[in-house]
Amino acid sequence: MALSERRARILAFIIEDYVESAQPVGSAALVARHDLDLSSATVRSEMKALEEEGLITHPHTSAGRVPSNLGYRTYVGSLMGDRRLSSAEELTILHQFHQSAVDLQRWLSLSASVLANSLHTAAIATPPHMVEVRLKQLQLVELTEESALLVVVMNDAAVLQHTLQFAEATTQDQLTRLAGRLNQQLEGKTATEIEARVPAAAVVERQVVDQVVALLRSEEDAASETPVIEGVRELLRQPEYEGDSDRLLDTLEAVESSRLQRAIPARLLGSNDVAIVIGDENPAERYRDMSFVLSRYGPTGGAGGLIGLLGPTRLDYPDAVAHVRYVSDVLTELMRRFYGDAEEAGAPEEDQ
Amino acid sequence: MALSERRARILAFIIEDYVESAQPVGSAALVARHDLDLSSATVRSEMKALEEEGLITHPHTSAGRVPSNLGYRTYVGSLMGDRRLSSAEELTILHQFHQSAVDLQRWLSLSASVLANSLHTAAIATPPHMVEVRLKQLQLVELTEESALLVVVMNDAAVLQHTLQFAEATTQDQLTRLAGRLNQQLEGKTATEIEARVPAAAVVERQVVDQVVALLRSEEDAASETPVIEGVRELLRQPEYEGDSDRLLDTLEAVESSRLQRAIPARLLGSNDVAIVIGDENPAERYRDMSFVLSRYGPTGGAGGLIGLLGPTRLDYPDAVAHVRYVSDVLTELMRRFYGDAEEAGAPEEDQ
DNA sequence: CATTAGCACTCTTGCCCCGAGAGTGCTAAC
DNA sequence: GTTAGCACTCTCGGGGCAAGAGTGCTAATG
Repeated sequence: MALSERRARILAFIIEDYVESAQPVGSAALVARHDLDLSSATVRSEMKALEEEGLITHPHTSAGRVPSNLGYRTYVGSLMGDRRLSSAEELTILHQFHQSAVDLQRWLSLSASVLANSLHTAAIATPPHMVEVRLKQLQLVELTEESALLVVVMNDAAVLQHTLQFAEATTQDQLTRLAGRLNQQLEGKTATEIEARVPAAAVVERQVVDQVVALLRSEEDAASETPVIEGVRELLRQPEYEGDSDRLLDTLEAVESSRLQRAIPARLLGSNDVAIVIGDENPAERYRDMSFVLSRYGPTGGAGGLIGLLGPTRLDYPDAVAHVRYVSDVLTELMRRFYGDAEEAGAPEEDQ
Repeated sequence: MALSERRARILAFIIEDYVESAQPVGSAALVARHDLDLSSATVRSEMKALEEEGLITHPHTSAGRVPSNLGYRTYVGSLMGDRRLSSAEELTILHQFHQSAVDLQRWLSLSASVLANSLHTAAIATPPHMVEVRLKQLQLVELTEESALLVVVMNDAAVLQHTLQFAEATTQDQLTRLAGRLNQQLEGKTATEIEARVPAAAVVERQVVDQVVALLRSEEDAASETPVIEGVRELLRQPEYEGDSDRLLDTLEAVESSRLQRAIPARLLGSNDVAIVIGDENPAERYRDMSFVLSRYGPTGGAGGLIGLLGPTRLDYPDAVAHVRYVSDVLTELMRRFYGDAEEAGAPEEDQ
């Protein structure tokens, strides 16, 4: 199974050429492009061997070779070099972050944009997420006599809001006092802890508390977070979708639906390493011909989320990995700097 | 210019058939489908006349007829019947609203979804917007020793947030007192009124006030509001985009970019009537082959936004108008009911 | 005189066919 | 083991062709 030095080199060349051109690569073209000291015939026999090992395939008899998923996997696992961003590239990226406002939501979009534009494919960023969400502060603002806006700030700095309807008329004054009392009683508590409390007698109070619990729960539920997705158009411009509007729409649907998150392997949630999921390694059928290059971001132990690329399997993996790693590091550093480290809360602003 | 009864009927038939089939309609097919007491030859001569008036065209010599923009305009202006939703249709829609939470943002997505799914095209909804935005309440929550989250509630019930960095360490206690003092001084004021105040001596206070002003201004600026867009996939599935991935991507880009709003005629902002913009009636070149069916929603004089459909010019206009009108009415009614009438604030929750 | 049947004409569409080109796989020679 | 040579296969694009759809004109009709 271990590939000979030469065979491995040829596999790498095939993948790199194919990634660049999106065209099946033939033996003669390969020799010419890389000034190999081999004849095309030799390369052909090596290709045949590679094909027997399942690393590349043939679209049809007289076409060049195309990497298989296994081929990409081998390349990613041991063949590809460790591309690092040049300091110029790093600076260009960093510069954009420094120009942006101190706002995590903005950073997430920016991260996704940077990745999408660099790799010409789609990028995703999920908002940071804590395992244990606690109430930090709540606020009640009168809207009409019988309705009020409940604003809840959580310890991951998310701000959620909800409109409440009351059966009886209430004043801002009453609301302010109620909010003050509840803040004292509930601050720092989780949804479960709040629920364990003796239920309040007053109807209005119970309504508010129930809603606070519901909001905390929805924040705990990672699936409820809508990820930022950028570069869908870049993705669809890739030649794999040329003229095939069905596949295109399917992909679009997959990307639009947040079910996408479920396709992301759970093991990722631990470390900040870059993970690569190629084609059918993904459990979901829908993503059979797509690849993910993902990394967790956020201080270890603190609030964190996922960021990364999604594209056709024909991806420039070294470049993708380098970019995802760098952006993830930048994001982690920014969070640490501006929102405190693991112990002291974790993650900030978030919509919805 | 006034069309004869018969000629008008033929135009309407052509449009209706074309809307349904997306295929140029020929004279024989028209006669057959509508059991006309005319021969195809007669219809042909009528078609010729319609073509001379610029109401329909020919893709090529031996193809059927296709409505021109002018044709659609005439149809919409005087030919099409006044379709009303059946009570069953109304109930189906209403039901969905009643099942949703009392949350305007949710209502907007729901409205757009309902429209998109009913008409099989994309739908847009912009958040409600007041001309004069006033501060209702602000809140400061400590994040780290030197940063805090500013949460601002406005009189249109929008909640905006921003992270602040302080040069010196501050405690939650200090922040709470500052928030209390500022609430007293600034409540009910507009950005301009707040700016007219003597600037505060304390650095932290000035930072907070400046940010409050910035947030009020951004809320006043209608262009900054990101609209909800649903059904892009429905739109792209329309036969006009079949195989033409360039046009598809262009349209997608147009829809994605919020510049779309600028293409919406300003005259709409006054009344709650349904407006129809067909193809090149739209100033922006980009939308030359798209139509908009839009309506303002929200209590007259109060906060309001736009809701409606965007699709190919080949739209079922009667159906579109009926749906947009109904959904807009429902939305207006809900806002009136749950967020008070014009005098008493207007519009609620909003992200970002 | 509006309507209609009939017919020639036009243009698209799908299909087949063919030749060029690219690439393989085998074999025999080095 | 490597390579040159060559036959073979398959795709791709263009030309040609027949079918089909639809028009536009003309002449006949009530």
